[in-house]
Amino acid sequence: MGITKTALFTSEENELAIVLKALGHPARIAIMNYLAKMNECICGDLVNELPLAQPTISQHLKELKNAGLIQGTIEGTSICYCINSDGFEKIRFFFERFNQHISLKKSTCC
Amino acid sequence: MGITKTALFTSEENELAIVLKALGHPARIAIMNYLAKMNECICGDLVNELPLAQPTISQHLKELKNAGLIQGTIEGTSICYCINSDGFEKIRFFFERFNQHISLKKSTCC
DNA sequence: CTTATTAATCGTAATATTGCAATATATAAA
DNA sequence: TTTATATATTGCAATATTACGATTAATAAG
Repeated sequence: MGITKTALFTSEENELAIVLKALGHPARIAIMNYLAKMNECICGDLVNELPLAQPTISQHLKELKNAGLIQGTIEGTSICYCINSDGFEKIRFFFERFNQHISLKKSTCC
Repeated sequence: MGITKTALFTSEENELAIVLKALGHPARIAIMNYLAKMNECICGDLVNELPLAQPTISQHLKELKNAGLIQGTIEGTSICYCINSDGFEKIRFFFERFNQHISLKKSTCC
C-alpha cells in the first residue's frame, strides 16, 4: 500500500529508519560527501555541483535537515549548510551492534 | 517523477545509497536487529516476531539480500538467514568520513 | 504418491518519492 | 523603491514502495 506501518514498530526502529532512509539516495549521499569535504556550503554550490534543478536540491536538503543530518544558518540571502552530528549519533549504536558480525566474516552463518 | 537519476551519480554514490535505502525501513531495521541478537533465523521466525504478513517479510528479506546485508542458505524446506558483512563494508568508509565532524560537534559550522 | 511445511512470486491497491517548472519569499544592492 | 540574488514552496506527472491475498515451488514426512 506504499504506507509503512510505523505504529507497529518501536520508536527506536522508526527513528533509525528515518535517518537511514534520508541517506538512501545518491543525490543526498553526494550532498553529504560534498559537505564532508567542504565543511560548509550553500544551496547554490550544490546546484552547480550536482546535475539536478534547484528545487530538487532544496527538497533533498530539507529531507537531510529533517533527519538531523545537516543544519542550516541564514547568512544574508543565502543559507549556510553544514553537518549536524545528531543524525549520526542516532545510527551509531546500530552499526556498532554489527561490528562483531562483520569482523567474524560470515563464519557464524549457517 | 519517482525515478532516481542513477546515471547522473557515481557508482560509489549509487551503491552506498542502495545499502542505506535498504536499511531505511523500520521492518528491515527490526530484521537486522533480530539477526544481530539471534545470529541466524528463518523467515518463519520473523513472521512470528514482526507484525507483518509472510509475503511482506519475504519481500523485505529479498531487499536486504540484494543490498548485501544478509545472506540465506537453504536448509531443508526453510532458508537460514544471517548477516552478510559485504553490505556493511560498503558503508563503513562513508561513515568514517564524518567521524571528525561528529566529534567536533557543530563547532565547525557557520 | 499424497500431504504438510516453508518460503518465494504474482497481482494489485494504496501511498510515497522523485524531479521540475512556475511561483513565492526574503534579503541585499543600487 | 526597484532590481538582483538566493532559496523555499506549490502543483503535478511519472515512477517506486509497501503490504497482502492468492498462488506457486520445493523439500520433507507419511
